[in-house]
Amino acid sequence: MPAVSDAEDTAVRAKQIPEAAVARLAVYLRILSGLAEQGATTVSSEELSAAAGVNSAKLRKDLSYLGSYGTRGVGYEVQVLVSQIERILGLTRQHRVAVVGIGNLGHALANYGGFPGRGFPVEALFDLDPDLIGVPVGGLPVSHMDDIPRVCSEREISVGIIATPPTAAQSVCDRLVAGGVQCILNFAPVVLQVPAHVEVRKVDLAVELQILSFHVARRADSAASAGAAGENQGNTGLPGTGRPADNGSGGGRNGAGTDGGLGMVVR
Amino acid sequence: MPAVSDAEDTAVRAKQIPEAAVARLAVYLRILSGLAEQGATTVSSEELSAAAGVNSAKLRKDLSYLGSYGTRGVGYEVQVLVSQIERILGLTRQHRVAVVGIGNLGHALANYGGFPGRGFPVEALFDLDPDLIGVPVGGLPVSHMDDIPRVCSEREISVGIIATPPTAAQSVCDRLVAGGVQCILNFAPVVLQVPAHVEVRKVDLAVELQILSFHVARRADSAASAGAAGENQGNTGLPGTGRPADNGSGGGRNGAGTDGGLGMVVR
DNA sequence: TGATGTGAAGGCATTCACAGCA
DNA sequence: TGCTGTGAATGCCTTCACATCA
Repeated sequence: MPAVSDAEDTAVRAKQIPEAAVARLAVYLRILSGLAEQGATTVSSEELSAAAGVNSAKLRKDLSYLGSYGTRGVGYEVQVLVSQIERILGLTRQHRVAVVGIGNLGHALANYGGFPGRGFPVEALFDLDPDLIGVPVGGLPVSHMDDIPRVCSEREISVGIIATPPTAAQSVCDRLVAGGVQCILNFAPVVLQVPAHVEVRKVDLAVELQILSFHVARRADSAASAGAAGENQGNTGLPGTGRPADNGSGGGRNGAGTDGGLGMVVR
Repeated sequence: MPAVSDAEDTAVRAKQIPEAAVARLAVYLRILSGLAEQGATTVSSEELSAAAGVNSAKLRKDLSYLGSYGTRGVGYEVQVLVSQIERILGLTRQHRVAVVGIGNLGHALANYGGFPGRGFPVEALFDLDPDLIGVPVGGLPVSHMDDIPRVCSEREISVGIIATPPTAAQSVCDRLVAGGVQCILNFAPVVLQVPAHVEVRKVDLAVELQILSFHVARRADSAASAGAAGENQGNTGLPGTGRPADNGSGGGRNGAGTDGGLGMVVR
């Protein structure tokens, strides 16, 4: 059997990597970059996993999806891991980013100007506000939302970040898609409708807070019922549950509905 | 057997709700609030699930963790569901919030002034910058970070949001914990060390973008190997994978390492 | 010897399919 | 009849434990 091509190899591996592992690989990558800057050349699974807040078995399994790049008895070469993770995550190409909705959040994103590990240069900004059009933010002038399709297409934008109020989100999304954008990061609390070839991820602060609230409430409740009336019926209190456990951050597509969210333009 | 108390009941149920379901409940809650505002009194699992972007079986299972509050052949009463979800998520109490790091992101959070569904009033702001101390942001004056423990304790803050640069995050976290904060929402790309009774969730934009990048790369790669050289060896290309599928947003604790992240103070 | 890499086992979460009830 | 509620089945992810190899 002939050796598979590089593209095929990457594709085959990538297919099999669990979604959850992908998220962690991105985390490992940041840590590894840090280690590299500090001059480290090798790491053990133990060290790396500790820094990432996972156990070492999980880390090794995650890395094994990349291939076998470690040395038994020694550890991993930092540079090798960095390259391999970047390859799998597709960070070898540039992903030009557009930010839509230049409120406070949009400002933060625009000023950021390229995300860690690079590969995500911000190359277009959009808003509705006439006072904002043309004004440079983070060195880049703001364009009007009506121009999203044209500008995105011209500048070959592949990632769109929606930081608008929820009511505007779907229409912004449609225009981004029309402009050829392939990925959308959505801060508006709305479920976006997109064609099959477009990938969406959502960040919802209200949901995050509510999840935290749940855990606190649960703890308070079980403490209450454990410590309260003597009628312990065996399945409640539980001794100190110990660590909060490695919570997979919730996610998936999200809620249409009431206004509100971080996307609003605050001025 | 005697009827269990309300607190016990909530505690017992809460224990059993899968983490993933909790995240979705928060989403349903937002949609339901929207429906309520529009005057709807009942919903079917079909409608609600469509709005939330999940299938109806999952929705029904999620709601069943609350108890049986639907009417067969009819659907759910919107108000009832709202109350029940709020109860389970612990949204009946107020969770006072402190925001640390008043950069762009911090501004956005501060101006938000209370998150959807309420229950999360922002009651303290902190930064290091002398020019910012005392300046009101969103109607609330900024305090110095050194005062975090005292102020948080005085104002009975239970939720801390870290929007600082990564280097400051752990020390901020320690002070929040000292101030009695129980939950932390961390925007800095660092793994925080906290005592067992403190709950942490992390939001990492760089990771989100990299996950998107992965999916695009994967698609491009498999397209390449499917359409390219004739040597199709049977397990690569795959016909159009169809929908991006309901991606559980990645998460868990995260990466220490290089500087960078959204937390920086941009001025 | 010491750390990686990985089958196998176990635990959650999702999906299915239908019983149960208004 | 129609929609909820839920056991059972399936599939995914994590954890364990040890074979493997520098």
